[in-house]
Amino acid sequence: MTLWQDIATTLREEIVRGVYPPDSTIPKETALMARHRVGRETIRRAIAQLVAEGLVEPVRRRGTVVRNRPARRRITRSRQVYRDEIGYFFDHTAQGWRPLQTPTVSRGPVPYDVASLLGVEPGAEVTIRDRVMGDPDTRQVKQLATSYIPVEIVTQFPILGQANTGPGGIYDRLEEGGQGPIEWREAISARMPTPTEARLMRLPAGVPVLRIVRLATSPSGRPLEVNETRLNAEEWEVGYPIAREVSAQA
Amino acid sequence: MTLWQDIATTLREEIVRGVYPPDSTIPKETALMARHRVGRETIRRAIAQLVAEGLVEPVRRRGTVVRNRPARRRITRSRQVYRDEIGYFFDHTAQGWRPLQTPTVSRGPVPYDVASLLGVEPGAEVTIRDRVMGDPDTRQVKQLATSYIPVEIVTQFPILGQANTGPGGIYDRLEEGGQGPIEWREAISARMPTPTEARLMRLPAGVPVLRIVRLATSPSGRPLEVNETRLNAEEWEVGYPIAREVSAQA
DNA sequence: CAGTGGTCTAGACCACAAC
DNA sequence: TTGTGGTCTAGACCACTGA
Repeated sequence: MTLWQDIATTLREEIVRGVYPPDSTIPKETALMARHRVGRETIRRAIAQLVAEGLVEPVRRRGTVVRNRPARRRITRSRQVYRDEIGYFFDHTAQGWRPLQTPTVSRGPVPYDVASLLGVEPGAEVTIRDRVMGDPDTRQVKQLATSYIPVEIVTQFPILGQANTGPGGIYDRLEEGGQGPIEWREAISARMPTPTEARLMRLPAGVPVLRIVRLATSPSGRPLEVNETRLNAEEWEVGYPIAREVSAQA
Repeated sequence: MTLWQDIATTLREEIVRGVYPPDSTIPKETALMARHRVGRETIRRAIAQLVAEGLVEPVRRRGTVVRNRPARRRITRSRQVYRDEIGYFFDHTAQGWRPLQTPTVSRGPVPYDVASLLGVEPGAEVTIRDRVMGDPDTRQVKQLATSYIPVEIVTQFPILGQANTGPGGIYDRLEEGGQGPIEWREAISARMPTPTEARLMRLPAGVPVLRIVRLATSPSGRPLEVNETRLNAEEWEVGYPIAREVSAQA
């Protein structure tokens, strides 16, 4: 263990023991330098570790504050798709959210792990639709949603390349064009945010994003779109019920 | 933007553009110092940022390597509970995993966000059961599972405080004791790992853990146990099907 | 065993926000 | 106004590991 790791461990234990409760500050850098008899950068490296863990947050002029993690709110993926006058919603909570900006449409390389879902080569050009969703009153950003659509699909349905795809969005356009009824599959994972995501969603350091990846296919299995939705992982959780149905062997 | 942020942005763009492909190295520190005409610590801070994002990984004697993110493997929470001779399993994949160590049982304060699920005061003493699950052949750790059980439950069912709870585990003991049929509710979120979790699961820096929190209740709604399972979020995703059932209004 | 990244120091100046 | 954390430098030595 190096010096800064020892100091980080000491501070971490004191935080979880409640020596420094949430919303209080840990000792300031000069005090920690004196206590541990080390240079300033050593202290700063220890604190940087705690910041990366999401435990503390430096606030200028106040000190390094112990973060108060709020209880998560639940998003229930109900395995039921809702459609209202705006479009499709995959859970109730998000139904209150609206685009805070006009969706941007661009072309670019498909991310590595989306390529296999879409059935295209890694790095291939696809159409990328970016949406910023949030509370229409407070204008607080709640989730970022990005759609990746193969070029052949956009060639066949040019409106998918437009910012405004009309009522019901791309899914209604695809179904009107004979690709319905669309089937969806979702998976949840997580990763660290890009700096852009962190800025838009006001994510503190050390907070990952929950990542809901949804593949839309035609009944014949043709991949139509991959949607990647990102949420503040400290603020949200995705819930679902478990049916009791014990079997003797899987 | 500060110097180190500019440098981090430049390097990040070069990485995603493919200038430095996965498994290759970015220029070494001395080269970056010369290129950007800054001191070494400035370069190191920029690289530390990319490490925290999970983009690169420093390897001594070789350089700073661009990480190759493997495709995630899917865990399907099938909404169906399986029980075999070992115990209960909530998905197929985990059914092949076994405890790599004897479970440890201790007493300690309940974590903040488990307290409300368990219906106890934040910081109250609970029984904590820790399990390390993994591949029995390679002995690679795949998931960590921690159970939190209120003291009254353990007083009523003392075997829940033992390391070995017998075939079927705590759920069978609770059901034998008249608390069944047990009902479960799950939710998925994510957070940064603790250093202990990172060490056990060999998590590189900048990789969060997927967190599956499961509440077990008796039919009367009495909270019996909260289980927190952690998985490498870069390696795993949790999947489920979506039933097509469009309703006019939610 | 040489070269890479890792740790640590002392010192300087900056920038922000609470008072 | 001022004290806090933020940035940056120059320099020294260490430790691991792959060529």
